[in-house]
Amino acid sequence: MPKNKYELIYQTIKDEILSGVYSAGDLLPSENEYTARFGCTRNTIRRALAMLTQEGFLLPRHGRGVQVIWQPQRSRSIFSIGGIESMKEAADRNRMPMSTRVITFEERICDKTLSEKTGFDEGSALLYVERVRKINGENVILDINYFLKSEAEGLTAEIAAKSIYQYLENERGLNITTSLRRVTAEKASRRDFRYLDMEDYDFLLVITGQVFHSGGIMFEYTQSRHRPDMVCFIESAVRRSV
Amino acid sequence: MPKNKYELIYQTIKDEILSGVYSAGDLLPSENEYTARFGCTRNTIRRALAMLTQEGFLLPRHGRGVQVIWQPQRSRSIFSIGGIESMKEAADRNRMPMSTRVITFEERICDKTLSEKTGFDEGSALLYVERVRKINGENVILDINYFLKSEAEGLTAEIAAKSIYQYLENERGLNITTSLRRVTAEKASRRDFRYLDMEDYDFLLVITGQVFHSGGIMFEYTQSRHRPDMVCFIESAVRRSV
DNA sequence: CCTTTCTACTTGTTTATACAAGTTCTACGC
DNA sequence: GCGTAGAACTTGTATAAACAAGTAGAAAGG
Repeated sequence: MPKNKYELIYQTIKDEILSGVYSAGDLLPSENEYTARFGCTRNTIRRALAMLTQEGFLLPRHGRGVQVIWQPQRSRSIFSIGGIESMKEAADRNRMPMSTRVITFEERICDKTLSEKTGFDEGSALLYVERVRKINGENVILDINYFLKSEAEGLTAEIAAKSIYQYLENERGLNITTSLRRVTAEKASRRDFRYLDMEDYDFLLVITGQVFHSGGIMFEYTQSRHRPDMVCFIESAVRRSV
Repeated sequence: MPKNKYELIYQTIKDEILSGVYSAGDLLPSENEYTARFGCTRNTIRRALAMLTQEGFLLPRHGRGVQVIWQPQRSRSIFSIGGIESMKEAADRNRMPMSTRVITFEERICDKTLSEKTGFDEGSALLYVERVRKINGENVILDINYFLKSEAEGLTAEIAAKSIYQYLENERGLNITTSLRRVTAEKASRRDFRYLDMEDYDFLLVITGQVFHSGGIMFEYTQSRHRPDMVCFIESAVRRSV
């Protein structure tokens, strides 16, 4: 339940777009009409619309109105990733049955190499977790996570098999805020072949990220290795005057 | 030259971060200090800070201050793509010598298959352009573009060899606004092998996008096929309460 | 010495208002 | 009929102000 007005408005309009109330090319009601409908000021409406614009749903046009540019996807891929979303949340959203198998769960101390790769300080105690995600009976995602042990205390292999984020947020009260992500394509390693059903692919789409919580420290380094037909990464960009 | 206050403030603070005035973990001056410095209200400051937060430079912490989380990159890749940036702009920014070779420049009529792939209306007259980008003496990027002919009138192969965006924006006055992008990994096609120096790679990182101008219509469908070691796609995400 | 309370900070949300600037269409004058 | 001026919309930028809520440190009390 959103506790802020702008989030409520954002969700309401987003739902209307997704449910097909408007189709691509249509103009949304004007900001003034929305202020009447939601009983708030233009500022709050504009904040909600700005979020939807940022996500690629809308194209505001000075003097004219706000146009919907979202079209239902014709993508071949099942997942589309945007924002910070755990695998489980994405699966739920797409109504895909997903199961998780934990293949490694151990403690590691961050050495120099690992520090350069992950950004954790040398000597930090880390939790190393490897998980395989099975979707529709196929092993298609290999998730590799390093958690800062001090922040993820109490995490067990059993929890990792369900949803780590749910545990961290609900049980431990951690507030996950910001994530920096890098998307690359990589050759499949022996480990990928061993644990994933690679069919005739020999490469992966890899999403690497550093996750910060509201405490301001980086507490997770994560790598999600996807069989290329099962993921696509969608984002929208707004061009800024150069 | 930014004509808006918030853009000026955004640029100023961004430059300060990039030039190392603050390092990762530092707190920025408070919003109130900035209002004094820039002579504007908190709203305007907050707008600039929000943009930097969205781009992954900052982590604001309620009650404490705004923390810089940006660290100079340790990425192995040369390009990092974020926002809408033409290949030429990215190359300039990274001070990489780049040359472009146009291998196809022709008119095409959008048929049903192409319409489903690109999102253009069936029957539209399109300009089809294929270009190879050579960086440091290696052919590493294959760019495939479809432009709506009516919007890109006057485009020639000579212009395509330089910078199409520069032509569209400066000469024709088109205002490029929003882009929806999809990042995938794909097996290299015969065409990729023919035109690119693939070394021992047999797959590519593919960035597919639809670009809108301020006229509100989609005028470009673009596909950038990158040899995987030459690109990485960086973005930041802000988690929204579920 | 330790704990609690209060105060002075910080960022987060929302209202209200004014004007700038782009678009569309109507009404007027010729 | 045609073009121009203008009114009535739209979104974009900026100011001002109030209050909520989280944080840190100083002061007060035991």
